[in-house]
Amino acid sequence: MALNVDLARTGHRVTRARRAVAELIDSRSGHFTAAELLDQAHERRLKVGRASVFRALELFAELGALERLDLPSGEHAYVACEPEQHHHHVVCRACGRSVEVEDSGLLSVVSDIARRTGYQIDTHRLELFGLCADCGVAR
Amino acid sequence: MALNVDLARTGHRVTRARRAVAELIDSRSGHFTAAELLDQAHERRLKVGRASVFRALELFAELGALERLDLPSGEHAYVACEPEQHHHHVVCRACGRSVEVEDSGLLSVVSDIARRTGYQIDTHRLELFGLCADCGVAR
DNA sequence: TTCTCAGTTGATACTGAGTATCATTAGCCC
DNA sequence: GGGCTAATGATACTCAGTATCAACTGAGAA
Repeated sequence: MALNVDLARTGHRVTRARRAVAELIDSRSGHFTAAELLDQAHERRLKVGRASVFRALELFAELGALERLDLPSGEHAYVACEPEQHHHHVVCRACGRSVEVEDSGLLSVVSDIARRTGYQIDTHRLELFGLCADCGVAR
Repeated sequence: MALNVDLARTGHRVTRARRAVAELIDSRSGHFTAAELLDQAHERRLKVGRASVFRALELFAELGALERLDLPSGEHAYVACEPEQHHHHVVCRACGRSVEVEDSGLLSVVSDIARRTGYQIDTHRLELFGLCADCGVAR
């Protein structure tokens, strides 16, 4: 599977269900919801139980190969990503494609906020939505 | 109602249900979920229908007096806030209290990301989680 | 004050996401 | 191949949020 996840190394079994979910994810370019994945699995007549799809998504997210997004609509979605470092996603609201960006100047913004508010900040989440270069031109 | 929302001015009726929801929100200091509000309404024996609570939350969010948060757990929550300007929330994961922060250096980070990725970014959401000064000390 | 009517309510039923259960299956290591 | 145990998947369930719609009520007009 191209999805960047090494199950064996992390002590998880490589099963049919997990392989199927990873393949479905690989075949997509943008973000996707669990429902979309389930539909797609059904179309392709893959034998994967509903619960197993949710379990695989949860596992992949835990291993950092997938990140969970909250779309502005309130829906939960996922994007495949590199597990190594902390980063954020820029999501195209037209085609759904997303790009990873590293933290760039954000860390100093966060520590500035920590200093000003007295909070000890341990998690942050930045999500950016807009139009990618292609969709922006096409309008 | 102390909640910063002027229904009359925006052409909405001031109804019993909306007043009740606003009062429930005023009585809380931190963020809250719709479910918590519903429970609280029930405890206080307020006559507010389930649907009306959701509708009031939606309306207040639309008017900017409330902001919707996505907690790291995946739950949807709300915080009361000042409707005037764009801002972000720093949420304490122990007591739930939240503080608003203005955009500070974030705008330049966002435009930097836009330049580097070629995306035309029109929405962003920054959520910060950690421990507030009190809860940080108490540990 | 009363009238009027559109905006709003709330009871109910529904949808759809995600989870718990548990007997069965199948990876993985020996 | 055998055995242990993680994982599966069918099913049923919970719970958030929404659609429906008859009944109600807030607010301006008379």
